[in-house]
Amino acid sequence: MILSTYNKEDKVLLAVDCIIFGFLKDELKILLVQRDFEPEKGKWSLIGGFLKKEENLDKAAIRILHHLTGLKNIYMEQVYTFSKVDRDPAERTISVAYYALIDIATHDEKILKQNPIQWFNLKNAPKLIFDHNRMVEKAIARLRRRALSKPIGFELLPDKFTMRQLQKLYEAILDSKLDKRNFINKFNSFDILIKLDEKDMSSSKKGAYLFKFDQEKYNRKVEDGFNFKI
Amino acid sequence: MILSTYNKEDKVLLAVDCIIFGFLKDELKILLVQRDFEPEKGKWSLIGGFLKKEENLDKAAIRILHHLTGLKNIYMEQVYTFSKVDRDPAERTISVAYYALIDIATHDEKILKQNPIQWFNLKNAPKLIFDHNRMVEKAIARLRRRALSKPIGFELLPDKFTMRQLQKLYEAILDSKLDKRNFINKFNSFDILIKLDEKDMSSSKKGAYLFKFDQEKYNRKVEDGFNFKI
DNA sequence: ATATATAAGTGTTTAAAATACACTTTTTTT
DNA sequence: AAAAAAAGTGTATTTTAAACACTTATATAT
Repeated sequence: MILSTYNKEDKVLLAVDCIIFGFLKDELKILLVQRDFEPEKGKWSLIGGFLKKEENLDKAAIRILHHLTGLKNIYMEQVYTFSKVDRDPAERTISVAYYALIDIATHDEKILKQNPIQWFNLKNAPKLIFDHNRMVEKAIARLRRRALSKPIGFELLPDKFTMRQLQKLYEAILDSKLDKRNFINKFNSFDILIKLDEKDMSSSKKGAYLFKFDQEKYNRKVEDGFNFKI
Repeated sequence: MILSTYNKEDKVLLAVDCIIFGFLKDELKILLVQRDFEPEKGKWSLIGGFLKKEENLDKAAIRILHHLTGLKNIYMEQVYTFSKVDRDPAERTISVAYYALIDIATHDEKILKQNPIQWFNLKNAPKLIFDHNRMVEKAIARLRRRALSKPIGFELLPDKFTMRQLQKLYEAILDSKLDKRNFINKFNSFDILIKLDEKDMSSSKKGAYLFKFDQEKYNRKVEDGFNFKI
């Protein structure tokens, strides 16, 4: 903001691309769309759209996610703005990447009605158009950091979950094995989970107790200076 | 990128605003400019400019910083993109914030010839225009996190510095007192500093040994898996 | 020349946190 | 009744972080 008028400045297209993470059967997943227009028609792409004059970027990200998946009230966070001059061969476009966290188990039907979008395991997702693979890498790095210092993992899990599911989620996010006893001990020391009487019987004969995240207790603890740190 | 043509999409002005940090006399400082055009003429502002069609954002940030300070080869990092609809009352403008780290002691003369820019102590900087204060907050948070995991602090110090200066820098960035012995012990355990025979006599009768950051050694150690962690 | 003032420099002890590690319980299936 | 499969549970060890106080060097004042 140096010039005395903005009139002669270049204007650009501003896109929002969403890296949508999900978690199912011990695997981190990503939601992709098959592009149905040129350039790069038919290739796999992040879900994206353009910022409109009357909305801010957060709103645009929410709108774009909702438009393609039907989902609302989804955790999203801005990651980075990508601006290589020729990143989109059709026209100069700057793109702001947002990541979103979705509990697939709860929302899957809704999503899969929509086409042509599809979940891929993060580890064997296809090559994406433009710089979208770089966007995904940045988003993973951000998700990883965030998961260590905020309880955002719960956004990826159903309301009720077993300790083993929670552990597998963190293993998937951090891409490393964790010790069962140490993990449970640490999480219990936070004292932000509610143990239910209910058991999940789907993964063993014995059954595993279900837990809920106690959002209010967490909020109170944070106010009192509690610092979530895996 | 959902529509079959980009033609009807809104275009916007894309600004870059720079949060320029410096360090002098045990204090973190920020470089501000007095705005010489409307709106908000005469108020203090971050140094900024608009993205041009033929450059990416990193290049724009470098150009804008260089234009107002004459400095090149400065450490910069993108922080966040601000997009509130009415953030600039003159016209819809989205702004990408970058922070920069400057060694004031070495570059000060060059900078201060330029006008009307001025260093302020971070702690008593004036109120800024638009959402620039929020930008500064975000940049400080980022600088703090970064300084804990990367040796970027050296960007703010002269080539040669004393251990006390280094400690005071970290105290300023983290906004907390550190124990002299623990700090030195930890830093020495990293083994990335070169102790010179030279002493700085400006702050005591005894004099304090000067050190240099060993960039090559640091790079080698990082390749071998070393992880800088304050 | 002696005393004083000022910052530099230096290790050890204690506390806290992270890590490593293995057996028992429950229940279904054979 | 035995086998199989996942759930559940506690302690000892190692590593890291934190707390802590005196000696050294030298310029300046007396």
